[in-house]
Amino acid sequence: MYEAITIKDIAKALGLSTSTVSRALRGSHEISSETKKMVIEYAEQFNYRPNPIALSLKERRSHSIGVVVCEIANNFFSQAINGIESVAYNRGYHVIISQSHESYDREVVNVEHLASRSVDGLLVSISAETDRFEHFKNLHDKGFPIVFFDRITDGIETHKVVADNYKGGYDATQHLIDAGYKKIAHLTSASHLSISRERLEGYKAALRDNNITINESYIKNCNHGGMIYKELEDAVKNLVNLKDKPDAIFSAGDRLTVSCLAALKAIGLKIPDDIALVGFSNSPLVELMNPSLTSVKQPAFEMGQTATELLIKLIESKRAVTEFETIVLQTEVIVRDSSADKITGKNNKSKKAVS
Amino acid sequence: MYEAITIKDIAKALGLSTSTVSRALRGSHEISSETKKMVIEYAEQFNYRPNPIALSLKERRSHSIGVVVCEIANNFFSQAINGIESVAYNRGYHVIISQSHESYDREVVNVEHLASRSVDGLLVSISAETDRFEHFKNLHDKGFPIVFFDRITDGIETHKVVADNYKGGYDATQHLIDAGYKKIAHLTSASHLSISRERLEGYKAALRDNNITINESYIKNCNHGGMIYKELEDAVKNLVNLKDKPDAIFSAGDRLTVSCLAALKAIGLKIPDDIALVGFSNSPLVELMNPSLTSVKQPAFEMGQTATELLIKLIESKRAVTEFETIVLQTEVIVRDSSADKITGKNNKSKKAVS
DNA sequence: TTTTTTTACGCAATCGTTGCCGAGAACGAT
DNA sequence: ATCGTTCTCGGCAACGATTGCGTAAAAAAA
Repeated sequence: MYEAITIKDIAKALGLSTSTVSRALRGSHEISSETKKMVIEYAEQFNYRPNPIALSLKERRSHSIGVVVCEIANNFFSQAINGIESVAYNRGYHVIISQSHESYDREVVNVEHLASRSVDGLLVSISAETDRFEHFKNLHDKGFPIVFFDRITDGIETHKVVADNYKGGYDATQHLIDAGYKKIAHLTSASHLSISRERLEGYKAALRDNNITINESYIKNCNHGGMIYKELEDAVKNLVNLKDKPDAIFSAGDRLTVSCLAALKAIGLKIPDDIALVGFSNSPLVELMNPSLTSVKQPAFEMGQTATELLIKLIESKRAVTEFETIVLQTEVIVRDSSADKITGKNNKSKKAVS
Repeated sequence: MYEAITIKDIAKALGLSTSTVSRALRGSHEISSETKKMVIEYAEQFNYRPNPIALSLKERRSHSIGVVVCEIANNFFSQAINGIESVAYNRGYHVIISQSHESYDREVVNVEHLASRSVDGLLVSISAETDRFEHFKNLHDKGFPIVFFDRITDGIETHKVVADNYKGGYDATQHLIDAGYKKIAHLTSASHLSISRERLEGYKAALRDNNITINESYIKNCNHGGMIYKELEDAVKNLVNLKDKPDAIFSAGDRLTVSCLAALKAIGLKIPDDIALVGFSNSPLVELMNPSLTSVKQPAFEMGQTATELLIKLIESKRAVTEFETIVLQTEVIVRDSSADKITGKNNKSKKAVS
């Protein structure tokens, strides 16, 4: 089938040894300029490309990095991947993407598959189901480069890149309070995820700072991050059936937010008249929704870029790295109609809260 | 840094030769059961994994397939990739994704990068800018396995998987006609793309079958497939500023449809009262839009699966394949509010047109 | 002319794995 | 006792590219 030209073919055709050809191609000074010219011209004519697999074997690195996210059909992650790709390609790395679909088992399999497949490093956002980290720890302890982004764990000491989830949660909640809402529920993902914890803390802090009592029955976890619609639907129904019904929901995730809107509409509630909604989302489509959704936007592209730069720094470092950093990027609340002022019914976009 | 255990390490530790270890691990009959047992136990204890790069070099294949699409932040493609992944994974192949961002140059670079990077085959949906195909032809002529999906070209004889774009275009247009619209405009991508051509033909056929004259000024091409908002905005403005303004738009692409909705809203038109809208889209979010969008949905996941199965068949075929097939999958029109009946103002979802 | 230096290239090992060939031992058949 | 067979296993080569080392021939220095 498909056969590429090798250094051997060139050597044979030109009556040289492979080492001479190799050195000529790399422009070594110990090859005469005539020979060099001859080799280079022949190589160009036959479109010679060094076999990257042979190089990988020799250099013990594959110039590729693995990405493990829950799903690419999520604007936050596809934007982050664009950031990853932009840096990786410029630095000569390939990107291999795999999806955990929020499943612990698939995450483990993917991580082991990628590592044994000799990627030089891993970029990971932990799945919603994952609450053990041996599969990362094993690799990390052996010196395998890993950088976590978005969803991280304290259990492993390495570079991390996150959004300021605390502030995002705080700002979103404060915005709802400013718009006149007091009974604010919080719909979030698995409680052990870093993003859930931090956004929840921001939410609670904003309530406290405004002397609003925290109502634990207003806080709902969806352990599958919205991958199972029924789980989310139950949580939403549970909220709107409470005796003391909330007048607003702050949801902490792209999929969660959109599904929540769908569930509220299915129930027949008017937004924001019956219940307001603010969510984390990176989809440009929330602008076009009915109503348009107030959302906390994360710098996904930058997060991907930063994480990739850190990973490549780890990979290319000569000695083992022991000093790790955690980079925090800022979020932005974009005010739209789903959280219009409870009294005036208007949203004040000029008051766009930038955190 | 990170060092994995090799067959040599096992051989040394056990006082055997590498070939014996290799055979023991593969369960060869010519190794005594005691030796086998010893080797296998040692390998398991130290978590031996064959080095896939060495295997690739030896077997002259990488067990990975390359995917070239315009962008993954598009539901059609992320769903297709899920389909690709599901099949590839089960068959022991890795998936390497790259994005052309609708640019011809980036597509060429990606294709060459992937091919030289020794992927065993390529799954391609052509970029909107691409109107030359040498970069595929060169590879294909050398026997390199390529399968096209969604956006294909007649220029290259290989397996292809597409949606029934003609029927999708026909059904969407017929649906608008049935709902009482007569002045139907068509917003589409670059005219040389197969999907544009086929959807346009379906559109024209439906008009003809209903004795509606085709108005060429109602047909607008966006050569960048909606990647450049200005281009699309100009096309929409041009349409609504026509003397004989259209009363409906049929748009032929995910990004085009959503941007069109945004543009119409920005202009201040009411949908469907001022102008109706039907588009191709695979986003579940169009259900939640204002208004909810009638859309033609493609079997993206199945398309990815089918294309991958065909590609793996090509890759694993012993002799050169000369018989190629083109598989056509069916589309589905999902009726929502953006194309509500012109007279009654209601959408008749029960009349859900299934093509 | 002889010695030293420089130039220009080849040999062989290496990365991890497997295929092929052959060696040595044990065993039964003649 | 001799031969052929079977069972186990080791050695070598190869996949494609790079690289340290060695060396022949040419050039320069003595």
